[in-house]
Amino acid sequence: MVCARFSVKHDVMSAKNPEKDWKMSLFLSSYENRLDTKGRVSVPASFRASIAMDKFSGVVLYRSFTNNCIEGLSMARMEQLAAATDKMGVFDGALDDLSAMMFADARPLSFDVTGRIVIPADLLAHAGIRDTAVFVGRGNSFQIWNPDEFHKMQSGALSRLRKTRPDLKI
Amino acid sequence: MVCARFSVKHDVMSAKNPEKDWKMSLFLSSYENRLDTKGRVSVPASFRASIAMDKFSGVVLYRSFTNNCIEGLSMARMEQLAAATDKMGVFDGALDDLSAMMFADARPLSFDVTGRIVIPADLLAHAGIRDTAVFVGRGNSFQIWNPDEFHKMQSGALSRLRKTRPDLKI
DNA sequence: GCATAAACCATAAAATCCCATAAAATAATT
DNA sequence: AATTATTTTATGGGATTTTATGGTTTATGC
Repeated sequence: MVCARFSVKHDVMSAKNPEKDWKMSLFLSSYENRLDTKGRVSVPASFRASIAMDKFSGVVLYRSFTNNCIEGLSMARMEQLAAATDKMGVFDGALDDLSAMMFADARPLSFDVTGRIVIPADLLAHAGIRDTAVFVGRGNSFQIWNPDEFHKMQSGALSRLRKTRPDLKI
Repeated sequence: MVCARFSVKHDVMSAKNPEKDWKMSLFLSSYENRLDTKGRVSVPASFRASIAMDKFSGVVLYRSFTNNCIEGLSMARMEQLAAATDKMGVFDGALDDLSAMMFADARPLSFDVTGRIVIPADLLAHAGIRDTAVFVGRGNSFQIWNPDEFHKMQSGALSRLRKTRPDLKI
């Protein structure tokens, strides 16, 4: 009874920690965690919480197309993207290429008991990660960076923001 | 500077549970509160009341792009932002800088039982806050300042107003 | 059998909860 | 209007839990 097991798990968690149900939607903030000798690294607890109700207890990672970092999603979000690209139709060539690459490259990684994953070597290489990784919240998704690269990127973004002062219409 | 509470409170119907009888959706006034040895600081009660109906009992803080202070939002507003960036499309890079900063820098901080939060050290450093913080209402959002910096900024803003709007001179 | 990966335990640091108390604000009373 | 009582709010310290991280053992595949 696989389904029953999952729903029970969720119910227990909600009953015990009802206030944390909000986190299910957004990945926020950034966390710097260490990889151990086996390559294990803890996914930040608040990120795990945002995936807690998902039937797949883990994340989906793939190489970023735009940056030297790793992109991360929940499985639910991945399915949502698949549905979205379906709707656009296979006639949008650019989108088709992107999603094709993304799905081909995607790696589902499940958490161990303490919430750790092992990031495949080629992904680590792509992001230049050796012994420390930064998990960066991006709202509906997240990224994993080499610490130095991340700080460089962030300060660049900040100085650009200070100049242009863009405003989001909400 | 501690201001009086809202006059609407005298409403007869509101006598029992005043905060919930009308929409206190705005952050108003300023409050100076102390940080204890653990870094805990009380979020002003009237600020808490304005997000009381929110499902997430807490606030979201991030470093201001423009000032040496901390910006504060409700989680509801943060989710609105996520929805706005979502509309731009998953592969659209136009809002990259903004969302990168906002989501990566955003700290969701939940209230403890008495309405306190612990502001992360790097945010405190950015605002130059040591043992006292000023919570400044800004309508839909708020800011947290070092007391001295805040008073300097405020008098600067006042003198600028006097120049541009001479008819407002006392 | 050997290498690899998964499950299992252990622990220090950090975050959170719980209780208590002082100060302030509001309501009630004279 | 002044005084007193009651509630709300701000602050403090200790106990408890969560989390990140490391090591050890057991299962698994080739």
